[in-house]
Amino acid sequence: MRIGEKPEIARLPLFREMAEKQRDLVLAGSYLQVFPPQLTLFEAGQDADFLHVLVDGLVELFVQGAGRDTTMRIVEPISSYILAAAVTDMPYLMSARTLASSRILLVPAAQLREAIREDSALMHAAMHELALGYRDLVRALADMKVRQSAERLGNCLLEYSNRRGNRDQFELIGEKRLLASLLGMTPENLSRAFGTLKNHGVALDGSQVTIENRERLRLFARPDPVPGDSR
Amino acid sequence: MRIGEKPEIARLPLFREMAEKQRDLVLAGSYLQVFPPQLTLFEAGQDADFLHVLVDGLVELFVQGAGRDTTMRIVEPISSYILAAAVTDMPYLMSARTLASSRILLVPAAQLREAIREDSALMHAAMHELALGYRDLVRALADMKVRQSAERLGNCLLEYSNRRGNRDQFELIGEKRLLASLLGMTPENLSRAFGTLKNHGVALDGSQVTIENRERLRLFARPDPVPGDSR
DNA sequence: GCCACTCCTTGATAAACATCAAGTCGAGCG
DNA sequence: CGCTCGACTTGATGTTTATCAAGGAGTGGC
Repeated sequence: MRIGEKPEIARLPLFREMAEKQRDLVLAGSYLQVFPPQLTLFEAGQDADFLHVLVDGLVELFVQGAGRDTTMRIVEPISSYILAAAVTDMPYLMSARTLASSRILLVPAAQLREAIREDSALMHAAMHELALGYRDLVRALADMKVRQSAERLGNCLLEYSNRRGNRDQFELIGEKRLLASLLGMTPENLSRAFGTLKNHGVALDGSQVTIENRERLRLFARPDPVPGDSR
Repeated sequence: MRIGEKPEIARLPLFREMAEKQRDLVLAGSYLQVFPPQLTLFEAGQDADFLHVLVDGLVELFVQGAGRDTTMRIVEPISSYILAAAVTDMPYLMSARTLASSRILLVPAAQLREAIREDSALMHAAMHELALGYRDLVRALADMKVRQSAERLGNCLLEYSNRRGNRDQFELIGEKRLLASLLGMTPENLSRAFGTLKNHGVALDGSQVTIENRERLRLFARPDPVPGDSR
């Protein structure tokens, strides 16, 4: 891999605390590759040969079940994904595809597992990352079970805003149908959900979202009382 | 804690591989307590002071969001729960209540975290446990998003059967409304879902489920192609 | 044995959501 | 500039699910 990428990758929560020697060893065995948009990186059921680190671009994790696809996560740089499959040496549960031209670091899973055994700080970071991911999923599943679509969208927008320092205006990432799939609804219903949120303090112009009245939105969306991890 | 419990607890995946001395230390600092049925053990938002290990009885993990409750997991003995909150030192995301009179081992979370730092095998086990839990949740979330209620029930029954050595007949644990909440539907719709499954190889008598035609059920429920972890 | 209670089931109705079918808008291209 | 194309929106309709209401079946208490 190019030396220029190393500082950013070394700063990732997953790799930050580990011994530098171990990190260099792991990264030396990894490949930094560029993939075109709309390329399937791997499919559910395949052996998890690599941990992925998205350095640049955009990646979608999805599962194809019961006829249709549903997106499970939108990965933005810089972050790793499919850690759970990599550390357990089990097949991928999700498939992945690039949404934009992407630079991805491929860390051989076997080598990662060995480094985890050797380096206690790395193992601790992996454990922590998995625990945070677990909590995200608990939240997402509960959301899916108890809230209806417009509420889910409202919470999602509040969370997006939160991630960007509570800005009141921001751009949606990717196409709207992607967001619809992430939220477990059809693109048609996403449109309608934005329609209902108009009456609750949210304005939409293209992919530009403006939270005009945060209190009103919170009242409608009833966000989780336990705050998120906001990584 | 009573010495009689130790062998079973020591055999748990989470504690199995760690150094015996460390394990004794951790267990010595833990409390084994008996709780009556229908008692709230903790609520979402509280600090995660303890890792719980259900030794005997039945526990429900649930979240109360947007007016109604939804059960996230039914814990059967012997297994630990809320590991993610305990290792990250973050507030509980879920609440817990006993469904039956239960014996529960309360492991102080601070002590657990210290043991994890000291004992690499324990840390590895915790990481593994979290990764498996993560994968379970990925599956559950995808299930919730792409399948409709009768299909979800079908898959759930196939999984229950799977956990009991692919027996064709088994008892449902707990009340049906609990299962309904776990599957994200109302008790009324669970009844109707069992009704539809009658035409797809499933018979129900009280809480006794019989899979009369597994192939037919699989055809209807379209189970996940990637098999579960079947712990 | 009878009553009260809870759980479960069944049916009728309403709400939420998906699907189908146009139609609008804007980007890219000849 | 006009064309095509795809993404998005909007409306009409159908399916799925929740809600409301009532009735049955089993259990425990008296």
